[in-house]
Amino acid sequence: MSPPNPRALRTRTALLDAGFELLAERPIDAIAIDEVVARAGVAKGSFFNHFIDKPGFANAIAAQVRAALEEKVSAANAGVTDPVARLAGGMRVAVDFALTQRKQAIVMLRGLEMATAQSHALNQGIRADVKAALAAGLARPEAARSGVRYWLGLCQIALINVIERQPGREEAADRLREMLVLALCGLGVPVDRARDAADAAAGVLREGYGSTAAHTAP
Amino acid sequence: MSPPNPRALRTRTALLDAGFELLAERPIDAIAIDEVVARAGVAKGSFFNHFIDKPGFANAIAAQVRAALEEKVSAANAGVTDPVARLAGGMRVAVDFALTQRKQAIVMLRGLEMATAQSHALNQGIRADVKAALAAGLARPEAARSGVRYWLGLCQIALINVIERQPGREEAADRLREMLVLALCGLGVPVDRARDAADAAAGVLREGYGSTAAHTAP
DNA sequence: TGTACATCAGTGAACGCGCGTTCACTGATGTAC
DNA sequence: TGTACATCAGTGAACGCGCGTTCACTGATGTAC
Repeated sequence: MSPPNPRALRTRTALLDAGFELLAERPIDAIAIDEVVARAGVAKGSFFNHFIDKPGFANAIAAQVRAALEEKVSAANAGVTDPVARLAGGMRVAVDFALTQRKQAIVMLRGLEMATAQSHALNQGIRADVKAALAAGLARPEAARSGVRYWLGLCQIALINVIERQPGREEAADRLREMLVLALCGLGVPVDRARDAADAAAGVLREGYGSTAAHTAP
Repeated sequence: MSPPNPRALRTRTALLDAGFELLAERPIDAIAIDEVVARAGVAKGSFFNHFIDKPGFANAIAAQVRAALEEKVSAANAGVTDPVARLAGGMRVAVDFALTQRKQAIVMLRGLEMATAQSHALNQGIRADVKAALAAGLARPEAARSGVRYWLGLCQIALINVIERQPGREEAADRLREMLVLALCGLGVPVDRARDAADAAAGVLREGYGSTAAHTAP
């Protein structure tokens, strides 16, 4: 709201960080505000200086995490024009996110808003890429209406998979490669080209490019 | 536990039914036991005659719903041997479930245990079908390890999609057809055969075969 | 079939505590002159 | 730079109620003879 008074910003951040850590462990309803403020090292009353109520708090955290992922995806795809590479890159980023920012990925999935309406930005990107693939003759007609849903579902399952079993980078890269081959072939990408794109994405994931060693807080 | 005394069974059922209806509206933490017993027309104390605690109650409902879907799937696939038809049939049943037993589908998704570990029975079935498809040369090698995950993700998104937007039978059948074409082609089924199987499944869904007009309770 | 007794399920009032929210007060930060 | 005042954030005790769980009692069902 108001221009960020540094003291206020510190406690606000402390509260968000604490809430984030707790949300990575259990759903919001199982978290007491007492726990949040204790972890943040702040008085209970301060909580309501910064957030109208508990749901408001949860939303603020969710928004933060969503923004983090969106930024990663668009950064990774900046400058890439080939739609097949962009789609593969998006899924790779999702898997990398789950791998290196585990807690954020968990929190993101809690507000399962991801499902179909992966709130706008990411959804839009995928839509554009599918369209481009169609225009380039790299997708079958069925993808025109159902391609985005199809792709979102697969990104989601790839993400969940990394979170549940906790594979190392190697194994995660193998699985990503396979999933991408199936996923791209389903869209209508010729199998050779699908394998190339999958190999490339898996390779990047294996390297771990610039993935910072996951500071715990967002 | 004990052989089902008819009076006891009546109140137990009333409680489960009431809980089910409420769970279709909001998550378990947002439901008070007072609401459940009020809706069931039963004294609060009776609740604890039948269930150890609130989580126990939620589990009982979840188990009931899961069983309902499992039964539907295995009934639909009984006698079908072609793995492609079986896979398509499974997804069709899931969509039909969401269409005609909306509340049950919602409750099922709430306990998102579906995700990767679609608790056993269904998972097993898909695993066997993918294996059979591989053996018949109808799936690409990448499907050996990743095929089940791939298929589960797509079934899930198909289900969620029907729940969120609430399409009519016609539209749902169209979407199912498209999703199946993409999904089967991804697995490695030749495109013609995939289209045939998708058409067949969509046709069955369109007819609505024996889908009972959804009694609200499970 | 009828009576006596044991078991089992239903009842709702009472308990108590966890937890979200409020509020009066204190201390810090920022602004005016 | 220093002092006076206003605003803004932090504090933690207090409130109160919603809700899960318990319990002593009542009524129904089942069993023995």
